[in-house]
Amino acid sequence: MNKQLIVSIFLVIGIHSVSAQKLYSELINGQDSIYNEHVLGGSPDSIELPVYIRQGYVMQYNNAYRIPNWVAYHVIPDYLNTPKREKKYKRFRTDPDIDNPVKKDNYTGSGYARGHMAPYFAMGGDRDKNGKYADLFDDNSDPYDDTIVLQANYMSNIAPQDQNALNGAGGPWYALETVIRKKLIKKEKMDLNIIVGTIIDNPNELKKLVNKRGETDIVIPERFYQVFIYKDDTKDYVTAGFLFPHVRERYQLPYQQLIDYLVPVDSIETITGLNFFKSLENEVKESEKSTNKVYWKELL
DNA sequence: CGGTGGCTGGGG
DNA sequence: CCCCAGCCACCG
Repeated sequence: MNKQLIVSIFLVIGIHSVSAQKLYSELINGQDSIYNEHVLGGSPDSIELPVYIRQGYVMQYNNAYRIPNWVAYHVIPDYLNTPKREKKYKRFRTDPDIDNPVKKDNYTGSGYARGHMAPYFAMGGDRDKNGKYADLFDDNSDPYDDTIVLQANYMSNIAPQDQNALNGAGGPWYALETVIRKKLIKKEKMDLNIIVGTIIDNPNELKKLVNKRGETDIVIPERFYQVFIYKDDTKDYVTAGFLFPHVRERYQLPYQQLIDYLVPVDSIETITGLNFFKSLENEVKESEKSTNKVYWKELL
């Protein structure tokens, strides 16, 4: 028996027989506090579905579509202290916790970009509060914080996105992430909880990624969304939602301004069947999960 | 893993 | 005005 075979058997028995997905009721040893940090107000799913718990984000993954359904993450100014996206921090990685995991080269030549759901820029910080950070060039670098950054680049945290008309420079997804990073977090020093997700409008007519070897079973979302919740200066919760069509050319975009993609969280709940921040409903400003357009116009 | 290149809004 | 940052792609 060669070494590789032995390793393979070990992987099958040792890892893949135990799912890394967990129900909330199964969480132990501080995993529940990580969960509650990211999934503020409780799971948006109406029934308890298994999720992947990562220090930097919590993900509900769709094994059939091979993309996340939703990814929740909490972000504060310190979390923007992410290493530059170069060398080992640049590489997309196969998620070791997922059966039949998506690999980096599944996307190669498809015409679609590997789009982060939980963004790379929000996966930094001194999470274990030991004074050290993830840093390739620092001998004092922290393995715990390092792992969080590397998990941002797991291919499970990725969905096909058009670079020109969505997540690249000039696209509305990129524009929103830039506002989050530069304005909301860095300048306004907000404490934000965000849930991003994929929308499949026609399950009977799935659009699948085609790479140079042919069609894959990775589903291309027809729309994407992001919903936000944070406390304003009167300590009321404020929410907002953004809904993006997944078009291939910039001229196909319905709006030019980011503010025009702003929608009430309720409308995204209707589309997705999810219920965001449900235990905080009574504390949300104006006692409804409705976007305050005036408020957000000043922020964007 | 290193290197190159495209894109574009914002900043010096 | 150019250059850079932060999204990425692709190649050897």
